[in-house]
Amino acid sequence: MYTVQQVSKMMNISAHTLRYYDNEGLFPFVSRSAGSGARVFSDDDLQWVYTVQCFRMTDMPLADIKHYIDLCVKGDETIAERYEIIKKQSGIASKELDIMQERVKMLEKKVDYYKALLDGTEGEDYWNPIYLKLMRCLAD
Amino acid sequence: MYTVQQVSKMMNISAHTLRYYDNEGLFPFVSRSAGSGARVFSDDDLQWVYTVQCFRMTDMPLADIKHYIDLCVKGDETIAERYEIIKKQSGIASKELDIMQERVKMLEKKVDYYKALLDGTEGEDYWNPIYLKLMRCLAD
DNA sequence: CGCGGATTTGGAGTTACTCTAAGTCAAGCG
DNA sequence: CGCTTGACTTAGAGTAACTCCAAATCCGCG
Repeated sequence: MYTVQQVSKMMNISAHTLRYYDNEGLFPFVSRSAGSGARVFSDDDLQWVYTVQCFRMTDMPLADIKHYIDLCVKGDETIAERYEIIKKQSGIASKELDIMQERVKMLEKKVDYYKALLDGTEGEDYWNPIYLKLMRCLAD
Repeated sequence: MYTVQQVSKMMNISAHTLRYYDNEGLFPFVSRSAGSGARVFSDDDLQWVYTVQCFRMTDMPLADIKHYIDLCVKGDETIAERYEIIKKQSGIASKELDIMQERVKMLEKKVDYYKALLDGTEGEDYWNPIYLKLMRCLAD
C-alpha cells in the first residue's frame, strides 16, 4: 500500500496530478485510510496509474480516458468497445513514436553540429539531409 | 513560399498554432505579403517550425524556446549557450523517448490481450511481466 | 463590381494541470 | 499531555498552450 507521495515518486508523476486524476474519477478503486481519509494506493491501482499515463502520452483527453475506465468498471460486455479504443490509441501512439524518433535524431544532430562549431572543427551542415527525410516522413 | 495553410498541412500542425507561435515571436523571419499582410513562409522558415516542434515535443515551455530563438538571432557570440540548451533538451528528449517506447509496447500488449479475449482463446496475462519491467525502468 | 474563400486581428473559452490557502490528522518529543 | 512537524485533505484561484470565434480585410474570378 502506498501514499500519494510514494506513488508520485515511483511513477514519476506529481502528487497534485494524482489527486486531480482521482477527483476526475480516473482511479475508481483507490481506497482511503480510516482516520484522515488519505488516499491509499494498492499494487493494482498502480496499473491504473500506468494505464492513464499510456493514454495521456499521446494527448488523449481525460474525458476519453475516463470513458475507457468507466467501461472497465462496467464489466465484460464492454470488451469489444475497449478493444477498439486501445487499438486506435495504440496506432496513434506508434505513429507518434516514429515522429518522436525523427525529432530526437534531429536534436542529436544539432548537438553534434554545435559541438563541432565550438571545437573549431567546423561541422558539416546538418540541415539538408534531415530536411529531406523530414519532408518524406511528413508527406503521408 | 508557403501560406500558413500550406505549412499547416506539410508540418502537421494547426494553422491556429502557427499564427500563435508567430505572435509569440517564435518565427523571427516570416515575412508578409504586400497587400493583405498574409504570412509568407520560406523554406528556411520551415526549419524554424521544425525546430520549435522538436523542442515542444518534450513540453519545453514556449518562453524557453523563445529564449533560444532570440539567441540564434543575436549571432555567433551565443553559440556556447545554445549548445548547452540543445544538449540538455536532447538528453531530456532521449529519456522521454525510452519511456514512450515502453508505453507503446504496453499498449500493443493490451491490444493483443483484448484480441485474444474476443477470439475466445483467452490470452495470457500481460500485466505481470510488464509491471516488473516498468518498476525497473522507473526506479532510476 | 460583387461574391467566395482565405487571410488578418483581438479576445473569449477550454483543457490539463499547478499552485495556494486553510484545515485535519498522526507521530515524535520534552 | 500538549506542542510541533509534516503529510494529508479540500476548494478554488492561476497558468500555459492551445483552440475557437467574430469582424474586418484582401485577392482572384465571372
